[in-house]
Amino acid sequence: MSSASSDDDMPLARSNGHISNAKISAADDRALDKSASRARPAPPGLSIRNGPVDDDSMDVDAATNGTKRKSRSSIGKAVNYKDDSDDSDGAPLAKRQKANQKTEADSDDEPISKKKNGKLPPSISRTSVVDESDDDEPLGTKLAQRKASIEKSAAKEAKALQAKAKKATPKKAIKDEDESDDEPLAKPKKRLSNGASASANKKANGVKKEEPESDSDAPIAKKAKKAAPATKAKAAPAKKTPAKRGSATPKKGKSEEPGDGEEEEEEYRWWDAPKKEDDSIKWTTLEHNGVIFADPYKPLPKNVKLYYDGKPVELHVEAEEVATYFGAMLNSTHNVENPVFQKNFFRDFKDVLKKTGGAKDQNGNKVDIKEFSKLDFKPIFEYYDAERVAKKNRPAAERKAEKAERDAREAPYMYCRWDGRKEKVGNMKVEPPGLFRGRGDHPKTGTVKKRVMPEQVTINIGKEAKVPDPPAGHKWKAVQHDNKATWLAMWQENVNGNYKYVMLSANSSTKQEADFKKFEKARNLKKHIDRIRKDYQRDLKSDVMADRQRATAMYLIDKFALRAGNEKDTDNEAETVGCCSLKYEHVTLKEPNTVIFDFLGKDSIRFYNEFTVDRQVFKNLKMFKKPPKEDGDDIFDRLTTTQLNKHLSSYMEGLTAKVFRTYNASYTMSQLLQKLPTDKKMTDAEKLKLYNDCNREVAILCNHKRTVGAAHETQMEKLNDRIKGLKYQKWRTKMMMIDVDPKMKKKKGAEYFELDPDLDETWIHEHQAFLVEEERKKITKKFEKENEKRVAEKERPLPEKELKERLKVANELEAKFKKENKSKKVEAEGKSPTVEKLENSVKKLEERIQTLQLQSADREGNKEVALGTSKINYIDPRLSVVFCAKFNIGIEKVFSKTLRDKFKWAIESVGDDTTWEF
DNA sequence: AACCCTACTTAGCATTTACGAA
DNA sequence: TTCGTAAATGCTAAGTAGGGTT
Repeated sequence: MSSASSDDDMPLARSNGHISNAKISAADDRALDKSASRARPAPPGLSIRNGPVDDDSMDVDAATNGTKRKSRSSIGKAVNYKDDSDDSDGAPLAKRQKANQKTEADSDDEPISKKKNGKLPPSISRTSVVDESDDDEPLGTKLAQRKASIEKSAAKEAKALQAKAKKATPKKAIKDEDESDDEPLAKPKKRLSNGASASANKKANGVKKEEPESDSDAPIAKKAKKAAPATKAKAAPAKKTPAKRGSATPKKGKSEEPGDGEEEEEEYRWWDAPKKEDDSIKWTTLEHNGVIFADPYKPLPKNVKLYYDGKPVELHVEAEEVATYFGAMLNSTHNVENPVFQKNFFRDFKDVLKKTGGAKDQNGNKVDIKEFSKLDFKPIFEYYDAERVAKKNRPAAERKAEKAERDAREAPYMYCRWDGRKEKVGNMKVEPPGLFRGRGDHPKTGTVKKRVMPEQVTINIGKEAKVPDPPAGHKWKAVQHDNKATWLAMWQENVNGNYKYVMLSANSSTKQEADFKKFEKARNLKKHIDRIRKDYQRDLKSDVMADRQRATAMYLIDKFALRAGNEKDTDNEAETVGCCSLKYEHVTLKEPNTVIFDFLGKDSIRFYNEFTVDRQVFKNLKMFKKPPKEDGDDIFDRLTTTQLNKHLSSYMEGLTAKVFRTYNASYTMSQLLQKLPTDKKMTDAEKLKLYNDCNREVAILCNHKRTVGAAHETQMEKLNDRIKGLKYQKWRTKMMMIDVDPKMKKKKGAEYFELDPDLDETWIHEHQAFLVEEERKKITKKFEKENEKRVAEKERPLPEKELKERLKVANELEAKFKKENKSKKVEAEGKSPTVEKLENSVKKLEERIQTLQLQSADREGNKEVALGTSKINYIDPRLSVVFCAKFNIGIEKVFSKTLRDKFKWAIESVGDDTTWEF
């Protein structure tokens, strides 16, 4: 082994600290084995738990890496300005970080660390995670267990697919035939296996489109055809409900377009259209009206001022505007109390001040603003806040009128004409100026995001189209006619120099089509996955370090759905990582084969997981961490995402790391859905729960989190109290039966009348008091309201006596409860109560209880898992359509309006066909 | 290979709207 | 009907990924 030092190596992947040897000798491998002979490895793939972390690993580095430009400074420093006091006291903050923060970030809309959720400084996370881990464990473990079986089926399936492919080579015919019937010009270019044709149309825009070649199921319209067979298939275009589906071709003139009549638009069903010759060309004609700019700044009224050192100051309007950016967001303590945010803001604020002649006091004397802490934005905040409240409380009619006016103003920008079709624009508004809110500990958070001027905006539009007029007195930066691009307008933002694009919305044909292709590509991976897996298993032992690293990375991406992990500019962005950019301190190894990942991923969301892995993977990671590597060094020092993706694309055209996430998410979902009990007779709520459970597993796989709101705990309690209340009511109702017919006790058995174990006497007393109180409140409120009305109508208000009289009802209720408690009997309520009626109410109550309990469980499970992201981006929507068909539940229960639009292609192409498979 | 440029998807939180219980 | 909450939508930041250039 010997030559362990790095200098004798070949060119480095990244020159950042320590590098591993290019080659691995057999002795190197053996050495790793020896050191870890004890203990039998657990079977791979089991997630052990989602547990705590201790600080150690994370803040060490500091000293070590001055090496390159990778200032890792922030790692040790952490964001928690607000919390650093606790840091030192080490007090048992114990228990839920969320809660803590809540209290700490007092009243603010979002706790500081929330967002950093994972990202908390280690000192806090240690305490905080403790109890969470318990929660998460079962889910994680379950998921991991299923994973093994899921993978097995994947391999089986892949083999089957390949076998099938061998037998029947030309497969995609179905569609082509069908289509050329319908569509004279359909001349779909056939293409052979991978790669071959790629280069041809590739260069165009660098967009190299993958073109899913899912043979057997390429034509999305296939099923539809089947349903409405042969001939012309001009059946009614499917209406909103997925129930009936049929036509493959849209009916002329019969527009789905609701409303404004003026223009009947025919829906474009791209999935029925012939395949494009060259899909790097996105359009041939494109018309639009440009973008909407932010409203100009409206100066504050004279009496609202920024204060400095206790005194109001005069500002140039430009400086005032910047001050309002800060003032308006005072409620977001999370930002406003962040020292980096303050620092960046203050720097920029001082710049405008300097540029605009500084601040003056009431007498026109210069005020030198040099300390942030002396600035007081409260008056500004209060002004905006009041305005906001006022706006909300305006009469409905007024609000409506305003909305109508706004809509009318925006209407021209809402849609564009894309190849002659009307398509919705996604974000036609240029982002307004403000303060940049970077996530995690972004070094530039708080920086002023400047107003975008037309001079910065480039317009992309068809050659023949009329170029939209820029606002009066302004010009566009440029106008171009690039039909390989899908954007209508673009500008560069000043904070990070990022490009911002105006594009079509998710329900437009281009986006839908792109979405479809994404999922087809992922489905296509099914055919290659077993070979890929076999190969990387083999390469885990390669003696070429680069290959071994690549294989290991592939393993992680495949099994744990890690993101690719492109390199980032560490000086100017928050420090987050993905697979290829994992660092020494993000991976902790526990013999014999447990790996603990702890790092901040996209959006600074924490990824914390303990996994058991193949022994070889464990050994490799150990090797990649071998001294002299230390904190701050890359684990995969001979691997970049580019290399990885290049390798992947050798298996399948267009295959990249991110496809694995789509594939694994959709595949997992499909497996889970298939396992669902088919037993019918479920209520919609129960079906939905099943669906959401599957969805949740996928979300967990993808580590999609959300912050549990300050309110969660309270809401949960409330909900549970409501459930208990209903249970109590149920019990009372049952007792009434005995009152009506004493024989019931015998008939139903004593058990029937037992009190739910959830309820105890103390609680009941409390609850009764609560009910009485509620009743009082209700009565009082009603009384007051009536009086108000009388006053308004110039009548004499009702006397207090009347209120007292009315409150007697509540008193009676109280007395009744007392009596019940004493006698252990409940008098039947209502007029002419019968056992039957009572039984009915019991049934009703039981139903309500069940619904609420489901809801409660669902919500608790979802507490910090965000289902939406995977539903929107990762789970093939056709799976959901099939689920709904199979379980006979409306698609609208699962997809919101926007999602139904976005996934229109899926809904219409699958219809009620339950045989579609991912 | 490293860098920059470009363009597109994915992501969580904020704000608005819809909806269900009272 | 009204109110308060949950769901839907809006917003924009933060990723991935590919190409070109040096």
